[in-house]
Amino acid sequence: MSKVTLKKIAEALDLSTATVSKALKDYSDISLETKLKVKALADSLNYKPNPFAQSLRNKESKIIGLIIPEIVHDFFANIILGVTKTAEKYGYLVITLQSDESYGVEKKQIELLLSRNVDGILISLADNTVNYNHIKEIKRARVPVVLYDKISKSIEGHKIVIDDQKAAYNATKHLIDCGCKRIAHVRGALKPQTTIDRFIGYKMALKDHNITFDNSIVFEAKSLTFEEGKRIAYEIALKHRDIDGVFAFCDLLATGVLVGLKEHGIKIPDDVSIIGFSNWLLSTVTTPTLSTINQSGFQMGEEAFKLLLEEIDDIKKGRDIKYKTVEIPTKVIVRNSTK
Amino acid sequence: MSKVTLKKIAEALDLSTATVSKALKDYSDISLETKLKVKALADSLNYKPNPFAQSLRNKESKIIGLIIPEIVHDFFANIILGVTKTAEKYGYLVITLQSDESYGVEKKQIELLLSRNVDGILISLADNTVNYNHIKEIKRARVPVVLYDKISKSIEGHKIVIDDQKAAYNATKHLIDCGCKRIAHVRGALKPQTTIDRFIGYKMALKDHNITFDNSIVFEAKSLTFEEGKRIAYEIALKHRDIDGVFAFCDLLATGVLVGLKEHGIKIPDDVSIIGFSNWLLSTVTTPTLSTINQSGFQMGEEAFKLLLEEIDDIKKGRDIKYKTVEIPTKVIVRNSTK
DNA sequence: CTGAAAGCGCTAACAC
DNA sequence: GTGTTAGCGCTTTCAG
Repeated sequence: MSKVTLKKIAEALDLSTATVSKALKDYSDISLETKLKVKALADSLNYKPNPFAQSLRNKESKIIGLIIPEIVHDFFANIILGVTKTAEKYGYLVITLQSDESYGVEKKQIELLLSRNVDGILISLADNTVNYNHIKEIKRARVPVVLYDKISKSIEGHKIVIDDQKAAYNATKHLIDCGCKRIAHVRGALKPQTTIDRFIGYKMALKDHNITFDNSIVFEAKSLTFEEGKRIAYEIALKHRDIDGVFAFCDLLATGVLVGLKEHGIKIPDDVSIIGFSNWLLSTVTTPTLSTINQSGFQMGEEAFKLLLEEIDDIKKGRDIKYKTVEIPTKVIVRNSTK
Repeated sequence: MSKVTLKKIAEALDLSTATVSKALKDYSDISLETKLKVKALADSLNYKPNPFAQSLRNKESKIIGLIIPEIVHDFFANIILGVTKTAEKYGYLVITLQSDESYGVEKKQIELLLSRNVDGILISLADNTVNYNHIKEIKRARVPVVLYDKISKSIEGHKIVIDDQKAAYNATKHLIDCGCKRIAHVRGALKPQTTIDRFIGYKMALKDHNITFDNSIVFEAKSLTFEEGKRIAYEIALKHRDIDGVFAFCDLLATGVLVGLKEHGIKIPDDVSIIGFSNWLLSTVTTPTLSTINQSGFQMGEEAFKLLLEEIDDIKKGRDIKYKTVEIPTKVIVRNSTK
C-alpha cells in the first residue's frame, strides 16, 4: 500500500493535481461537482497530504518549540500540558526541551529548534541566564518568541507572567490577617527575579500594616529543598522563638519548615502559621495541610501559546505588533497551616 | 538576510548544487580541495540545510512522537525527560502528547502523529484501552512503535516494562523482613495490569513466607488519591487493629494511609509499617519518611528511545527484527515508615 | 572528479 | 472551471 498522493487522485479522476488540490481546499473557482467527486475519492482512499511537501511549499512546520527549565516539577509540567493541549486545538504540535536551568543548554536548544524551522518558540529563562544574545538570535531569524514565567525586562516581545510581588504581598497579608505579628521570610537565592519580587512583596505587606521589617528573620535558602527548609526551621526554633508566621518561597521549603518546627514541639498553626508558594501536590498531604499560593501552570501555558499564535499570524499577515505582557492571576489557598 | 541555500553556495563557487551537497557530506568522490572550499564558505555563511526539503527527499522527519497518559506525574515526567534527552543525543526531537488516560484521545493522537509523518511512536497505553486497532494502524503505516510501562501482551513489538510482580513481591518481603505478620494490601482498580501484577506479587510473597492470604485485608482504592488512602486507613483503624503492615499500590495512597493511621494514634512504624510504590517526591517529606519502590522513569525513557531507534534503523536497512522486552530494574527504598 | 537532470508532493500564479 | 507551469531545497543516480 504505497502512499496516496494528489497525483494519484488526479490520474484516477483524469484531472490535474492543481484542480484536485484546490478542490480539497474548497477554492471558489472549482465546480461543486468536481469538488464532490474529488473529496469522495480522497476520503475513500484515506488521502492525507504529505506534511513534508506542505512545509517545504508553505514554509511552515506547524510545530513550535517549548523550552522548560525543569520538566519534573508540578508547575512546569502543567505548563507543558497547557501549551500542548492548546496547540493541538489550533493544529500545532509541540517539541518540548529541558534546559536544566542552564544558559549553555538553553542556547544550544534554541539553535536546535531554529535549525528545524519551528514556527515559534516559547521559553522560560534559566536562572543563570544573564545574556540575551540567544534570544536576539531567534528574533534575527524572524521566528516569533514568547517569554513565560521567568522573563527578562530587557527583552522586547510578548510575555506571560505572574505578579510575584502581588502574590507574595497577599501571602504575607494572609499571615497578618491571621494575627501574626512577627513574620519570617524564607527566600531563595539572591539573583533570580522571582526571589527578589517575592521578597519585595513581603516587605510591602509588612510596611502597609505597620510591621517593622527585620532583616534578621529573613532566611536565605541555599537550595530549594525539604532539608534546607528543615535546617532553617531548626534555626528558627533555637534562636527566634518569637516568630509566629513564616512565608516561604516555595512549598517544598515550607514543608521542610513545617516538619522542622513540629520536631521542636512548635504547634502549627497555633504557635506559628506557615504559607508556601506554588500549590504543589505535597502541600495537600502535610499535617496540617499547607496554605499556599496557587499559580495555574495550565493557564499560563494556554495563554503563552495563544500569544505566540497571535504573533505568528501577525507576522504572516505583515501586521505590525504591539507587544503585550499578560498576567496570570494567583490566589491564596487557605488550608490548615494558617489560622 | 534571506536564507542561504545549496544553490547560493554553488553559484558563489561556480559549482553545481550536487557537488556542494556531496562535499558537505564528505562523499569520497569529491576532491579534498573542493570540500575545503565548500565547507569554508558554508561555515562563514552559516549554512543550515532546510529540514523541510531534507524530510521530503529522505522521507524522514527526525521527529518521534511520545504519548503519555499523564504528564503531571513524577514518574511520567521523568520518562519524558529520559526520552527527550536521549533522542536529542541521537539527533531526534520529540513531540509529546497526553492521552488523559483515555482510549479515544489516544487513538486521535496516534492519527495526528501519523499524519505528521513522525519516524516512530512511543506509547504507554491508557488504563481503559482494551482494543488495539489503533496500534495496528501504526504498524500498517510501517511506522515503528515501542510500548513502555503500560503495555499489552497481545501486541507484537518491542516493549519496556518493570516487573510489577517482582517489585511488589520485594515490597511485601521487605515488610515481612521487618517482622510484619499481618500485612494488608491497598490495591488499585480491578482492571489495569499493573494493579493485577502488584496484587499477584503481594500474594506470592505471603505464600513463600507461609503467611495465609486473607482477602478481607485487601482494600480496593476507588481512586489513587490521598483522601482515599485516608479513608482506607480509618477502616483499618476501626476494624482491623491486628494489621501490622501495609503495602500500598502507590505513594499517594500510602501517604494517605500513613496520615490516616497516625490520626487514630497508630504509631508508624512501631505499630504498623507502611511501604508505597514509585518513589514520588512526597514520600521524602512525610513524617516518618515513606519506604517505597523506586522505578526509574528516566531510564525507562532512555531505553524506550533506544529500542525505537533500533527498530527505525532495522526497518531502514531492511533487516528483520526480533522483538525484545526490556525490563527496567526496581529497588526497595528503605526509609522510616518500615522498621 | 564534477554536473545535469529528475523528482520527493504540494501550491499558486497565470493562462486558457 | 480547469490545466500548465514553475518552483520550494535537497539528494542521488548516471553520464561525462
